[in-house]
Amino acid sequence: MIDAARLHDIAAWSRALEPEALERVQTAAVERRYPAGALVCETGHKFDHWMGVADGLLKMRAISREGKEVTLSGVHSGGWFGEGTILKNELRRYDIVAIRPSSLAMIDRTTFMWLFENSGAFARFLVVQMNERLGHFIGLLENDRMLDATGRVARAVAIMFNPVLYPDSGRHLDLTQEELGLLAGVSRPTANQAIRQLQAQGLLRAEYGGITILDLNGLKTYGAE
DNA sequence: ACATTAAATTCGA
DNA sequence: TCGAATTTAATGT
Repeated sequence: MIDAARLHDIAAWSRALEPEALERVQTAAVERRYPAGALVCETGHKFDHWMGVADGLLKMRAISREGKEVTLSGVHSGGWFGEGTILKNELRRYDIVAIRPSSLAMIDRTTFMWLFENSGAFARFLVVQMNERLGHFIGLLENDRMLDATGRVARAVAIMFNPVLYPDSGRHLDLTQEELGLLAGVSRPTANQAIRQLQAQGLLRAEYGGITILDLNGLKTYGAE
């Protein structure tokens, strides 16, 4: 159970819900903390919850057969994920790992499905979110082919501040250059150079253990045209 | 890969 | 409980 005020803070989508739907969400939702490095859910396991990051930062990662680790995507405060797995009722395809101490809200599958089928507001939210993700994945393909390392880092940062996927996120992100490199698919030194270059162009500010976004649109369109 | 710097932790008062 | 010393983590080249 999560009270109304808390839910309002951590789940922007809940603000549009009908009263009955909102009440179900409040009753069903639970919040849990994870320490840095914790494995929130593991590939191949069944984990029947839709999850939102109340606070902190997670990453999705896959591990190849040879044991090589690939970071696929980062999720930070305000982001909700896992709907794909729930809708298809399948096993998790990726690990979810806490990059730093995080607090997660969870909604069980039954409640999720009820919302999907009975709340117009919720269904609309899902369509918008999934469409946003689709655009983001298409952008990633473009990324690999057309952007240099700096462009990839810029894109990785911009994705983390997508206002649809991460509403109410501030301008600041606690993320080391090493993690950013993993996220962007470049080495740590390359990420470092990219960050300095982006900083020199006034798009963001580098800090110890984090970055602050100064020009989101500039990051999003970096390297385009 | 190495040097530098920031932060976190330990330890002694 | 404070601050200096040490260790660890992140950054810069």
